[in-house]
Formats: sequence, structure tokens, C-alpha cells
Amino acid sequence: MEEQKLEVVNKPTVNDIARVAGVSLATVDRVLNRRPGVRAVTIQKVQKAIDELGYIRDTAAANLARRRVYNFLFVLPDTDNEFVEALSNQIAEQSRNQFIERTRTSIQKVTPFEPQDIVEILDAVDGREVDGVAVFGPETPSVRDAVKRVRDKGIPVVAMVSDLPSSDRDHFVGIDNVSAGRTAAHLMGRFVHQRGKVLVLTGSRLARDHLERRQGFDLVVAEDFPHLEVVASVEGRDDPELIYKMMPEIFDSYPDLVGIYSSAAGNAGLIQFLTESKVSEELVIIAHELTPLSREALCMGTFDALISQDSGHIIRSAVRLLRATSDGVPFNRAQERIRIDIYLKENLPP
Amino acid sequence: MEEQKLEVVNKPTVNDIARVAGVSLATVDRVLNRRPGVRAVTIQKVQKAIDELGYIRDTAAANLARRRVYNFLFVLPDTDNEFVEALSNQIAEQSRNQFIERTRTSIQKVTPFEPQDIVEILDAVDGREVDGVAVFGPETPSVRDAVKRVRDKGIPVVAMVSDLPSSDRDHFVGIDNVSAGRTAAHLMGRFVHQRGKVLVLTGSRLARDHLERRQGFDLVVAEDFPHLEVVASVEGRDDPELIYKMMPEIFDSYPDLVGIYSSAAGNAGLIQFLTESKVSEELVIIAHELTPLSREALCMGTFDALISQDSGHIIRSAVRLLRATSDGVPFNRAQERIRIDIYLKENLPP
DNA sequence: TTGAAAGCGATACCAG
DNA sequence: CTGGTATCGCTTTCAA
Repeated sequence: MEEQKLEVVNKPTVNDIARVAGVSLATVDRVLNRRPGVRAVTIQKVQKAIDELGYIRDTAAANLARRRVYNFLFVLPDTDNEFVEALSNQIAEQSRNQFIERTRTSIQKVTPFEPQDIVEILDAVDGREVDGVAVFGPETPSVRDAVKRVRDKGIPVVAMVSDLPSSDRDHFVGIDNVSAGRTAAHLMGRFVHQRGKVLVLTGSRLARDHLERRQGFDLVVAEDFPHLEVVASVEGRDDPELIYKMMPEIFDSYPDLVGIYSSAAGNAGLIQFLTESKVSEELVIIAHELTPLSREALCMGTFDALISQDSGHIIRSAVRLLRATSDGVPFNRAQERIRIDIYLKENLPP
Repeated sequence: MEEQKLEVVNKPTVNDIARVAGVSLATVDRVLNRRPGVRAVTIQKVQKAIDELGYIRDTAAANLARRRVYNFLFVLPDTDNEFVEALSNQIAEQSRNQFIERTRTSIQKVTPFEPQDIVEILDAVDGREVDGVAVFGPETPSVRDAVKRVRDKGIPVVAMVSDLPSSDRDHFVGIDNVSAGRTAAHLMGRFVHQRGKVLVLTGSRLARDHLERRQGFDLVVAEDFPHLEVVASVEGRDDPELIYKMMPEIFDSYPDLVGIYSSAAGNAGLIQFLTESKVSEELVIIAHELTPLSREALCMGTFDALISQDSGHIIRSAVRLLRATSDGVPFNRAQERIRIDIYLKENLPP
């Protein structure tokens, strides 16, 4: 029959399964979605047909029929930090496209470095309203536990930017921060020609990303660049003003400072100090995240390189992962890998 | 069960338009798809309803009803070049996912640096079988004209990796190659400490990407790094053996060579020569594209840095652009921008 | 435990 | 010119 020819060319549908298995559409659907109320024998029959035909579900059609809408919640620290702002902006900008793809996103801002806040938000998550959560927050036992509780409710959670490892984690959306620190160290080692001291400006010891960066940085300097010495790192709490105030003392303490690795946020304070105080042009500065401010500093030559992660990619990736996890379908690891971007003044995006 | 709360936010459908405009579904569809046979007044009515409701078409549903299948053709040079291979592999790897998204891809290999071949393929493209074409090829007048002819048939074309500018081009999927050359120069300038000569190893003068890279490289060295001098560039035709054979003479001619910018393909020949001949460890080598071979060279310290573009991203982007153009819908510029990736041995992907 | 039938949002064919 | 209606692939009542 002609019918057979079509079967070869077109991809099989639920109707094909039903016909081959000799059951109704409803039953096929029950088996497909692991719904109860089907005899074991029937399940076998249907499963056999599914396998034989090499059935692949048409998610678009399924979502249409189901009138599925994904509701995702983003939990971000409530700072005026440019990078966090970039993430918020991306969530807003992408919301139109996400809308078209049947997903709605909302943002909850929480007090920075205040785990208890995150815990409360997470515990308040209602599975009837929220289909997935993306969190950017510190890694503390309480946060980890709260994340686990959300997952136990069957709601997928992804960690953004800073990892929140757990045995049953869904995924981490961000760069390998140890590797980012190593990269910064390599650039520092090769950009600095003379012998001297290097300072690491960090954010908070609660922030896993900051710790990892520092760790990677120290390792590589020690291994590969004997002409450099990393001095005790300074905690800037991502606070521009604090950082600005701390700088003079640092330069007094280390007259032979040849480089600064600004591994966290608060670059505004650093930039302000550097431009005001006219430090040596030789001083190599490597910072994190491409933002309007850091971009400007890079162009002016105040910064020498930037280690960055694409905020647009992070948000898209978080949404794709949440959707995939929510549907129980696989995702493309390579596509979801967030790259460690290196920016010099020559490869800035337009 | 609880009442649905977000009911208000339901997005309008064709039915809503029909109801508001007081016409039938079929008429709404005609207006929506700019089909003929509708009175101007009626069009006005419908358009008004569309605008009022803020209608956004559900592409998934439309594609379902239309049983739309996108057929895209990729035209690639027929070389054993690792980067081209990576592109082919990506096309193959992604085909499963593309299949799910109703798009089929096929590949046509053409003799490298042989414009006539591309022209023939392009002229043979049949609009009934192909919905879009992605080309990676040299920029010659004949190729440009052939591309134009394809577009005139109403078939979208995107250029990959190497741009094929034209007044009515659809899009270019790849990095800004001038900027890539500038980036390589900056790294070279900062990595090389002593004074000396730098060689640019290029591929073909037909390849626009190679030309642009060289141009950017020269510019930045001249501007910012007076301790370096760029010598006449050498054309390796992306051929490892040729490159291997040429190297000894080059080193004889320039005893004070301090760096090589391998701006094209054929790195295997360069690597082979370098490892065999034990040249100075000081020599800085910057090459293009992350491949198994170049990755190894970077890890071993044979290469100092790699400028790269993500082959997976390029293919995904080409497909998304072709689909969007084909449907006449807008796309997200930021998402489709291919980054100039810089790889050091510390930030290699796993 | 199973099936028939009514949609989801959009398109397309056939009448009128 | 315009409208009615079947259909796309899948889900979901409601009956049987």
C-alpha cells in the first residue's frame, strides 16, 4: 500500500503506534507518559511498537495540546553590581522570546551574602506555580539544604555562576572558576615582564566562585611564573567604595606591586583609584566580567585583560536546562557549556 | 483544584482575532500570511484587531499545521582540514536535534579554492528541494554572483566563517576576522619580550578571512608594538606538507624570528616542523582554531595561544538564521554573534 | 482497563 | 472575496 511508503519517509506519530500496536490513541498516550491504568501486556505491545517505529515525540505538538507554560524563577543577589545587572537585563530582554516559547520568568532579589534570605525564598517555592528555579548565591550548608528541599518537591534547580554542588544536582550554569583563575594567572605571568608582587582582590569567602578563582590563580603562578609572588588576598565584598578606600594602603604595603587580579566585582572602586592616582603604566590589571565600566577601562588601557562569561548565554542556558529537566529530556552538553571568555581591547564585541 | 491565576495573560490566538474583527478564521489567515483575495477594508479590520490584541504567532502550531520541514544545504570545501571536519561533524551531530525541530540538513563538498565548483552547486539549487543554503567559500565575483542568483530565487543564503559581502546579504556567521588578527597581534606583542621579526603564515589570497586576519595583525603590530617587525607573509594554501617544506627556508631567512602567527589551516605541518627542529622555546606561536591537533600543541607548549570560533555555535547559528530568514521572522543578534575565542592552555574546554 | 472524541493554534482546501 | 471545516501530532476528558 501507499501508506507504507509514507511511513518510511515521515517520522512516526502516535497514530502509527496506535495502529501498529492495535490500541487506541489514549492508551498509547498513557504508555508514553507513564500514566497508570494500563495492563502490563498492553504496555508491552505499545512499547514494542514504539521501539519498532523509532518513535520520537514531537514536543511542540505535545506542548500545544497540553497548553504547557513553563514558569521559572530566578533568584539573584540584590546588588547594583554590573554583572548581576547584566543578568537581570538579559532575563528581561529575553522574556519576549521566552514568552513565545511558552516560558515565563520572574526574578526574586535577595540580600547579598545573606544565605538565610535565599533559604526563605526557596522554601516558599510552590510547585503549582513554579516549574524550575535558577539560583545565583553563596554556597552554605543552609542554602544547599534548601536547594535539596526544592528538588525533593520535584522542582528542578540550576546553580548559576557560582556552583552549589550536591549529589543530585541538576546542573551548573557558569564557567569553571578554578580554570578562570588559572587563565588569569597565565595572562598575568606572560604580560608582566619584571619581577614583583601580585595582589588578588577577592569578594567574599562565602562565594565559592571567588574562592575557586583564587585557588586556580595561586596554583598557576606558583607552578609556572617564579618571577611573581602572590601576596595575601584582600576581600573587597564586591563593594566599590570599600575597595577604593583600601587601595592606598595596599600600594603603600607593596611598593613592588606589578599586577592586580580583580577576581570579583566592585571594579568601579579599583578603576577610580587607578585613574586618580596615576600608578605605573606597567602595572598589569586583570579583572572579571565584561560590563560597560570594565569595557571602558580595557579600552583606555587601565585594564589589560578581562575574564568573562556571557550573561546572555547563561540565561538562555539556564532556561533550556530547566525546560529540559522539567520535561525529562536530554540536553546538548556542548551547547550549555559556558566559555571562559578572554577579552583584550582588540576582540571586544561591537 | 485552585483556580488558574494567570488566565489573564493568555496570549491571543487567531480565533480571538477572528472574533474581534468579525471575520472567519480563513480570512484572518489570509491577512496574516499576506495572501491575496481580501478586500482592503477587510484587511484593515483584521489588522486593527491584530494590533489591538498584540497578537504573536505561535510558530510551533503554525509549523505543525503546515507540516513544515526545512531543508538546508551546507556547502563546504572538500579538504581534510581539521576545522572543516569539525564543521561537518557538527552538522552530523546536530542533525538528530534538527530533525526533531523539523529541519533536515545535507552537505555538499566542493574542491577547495575552486570557485567554479561552488558556482555550479549554487546554480543547481532547486527552490522546491532547498529552503536555505550555508556557504563556506572564497569570495570571488563569480561566487558572489551565484549567491545573488540563489537569493533572487527567494532562497536565503548565509556565509559561514569567511564573509561574502553583498548589498542584500542575509547574514554572516563567523568571527570578525580583522578583529581576530588584531587580537593575535596584541597577544603576540605582549607575549614576546625581545625585539625581532614576526611571520604571518596565511592560506590563500582568495580567502577573505585570511586576508582580513593579516590586515588586522599588521595594523596592531605597527600601532602598538614597535619592538616587532612583520615580514612578508607566506602562503601555505592550508597544506600541511607544503608548510612543513617551507619552514626551514623561512628560519634561514630570518634568524631573529621571535613569533609566528599561523592565520590559516595546515597547522599539522607547522607543528611537525617545530617539534622536529627544536626551535627556541622563546618563539611565540599563535594559531587559529581549536582542534585535537592544535589543542595538543597548546598543552605541550608548542603553541602559546589559539584564536578560535566555536564550530558547534556556527552550525547552530547558521540553521537558526536560515530558519528565521526563511520564515521572515527576526532573530537575536547577540545570540548569533560568533565570539572570537582565545584559548590558552589554562582555559581549554574539558 | 480501554476507547471515542474534542480540542490546542494555525493552515489549507473547497464551496459559495 | 469570504467562510466552513478537516487536519497536524498530541493530550485530555468522559464514557464504556
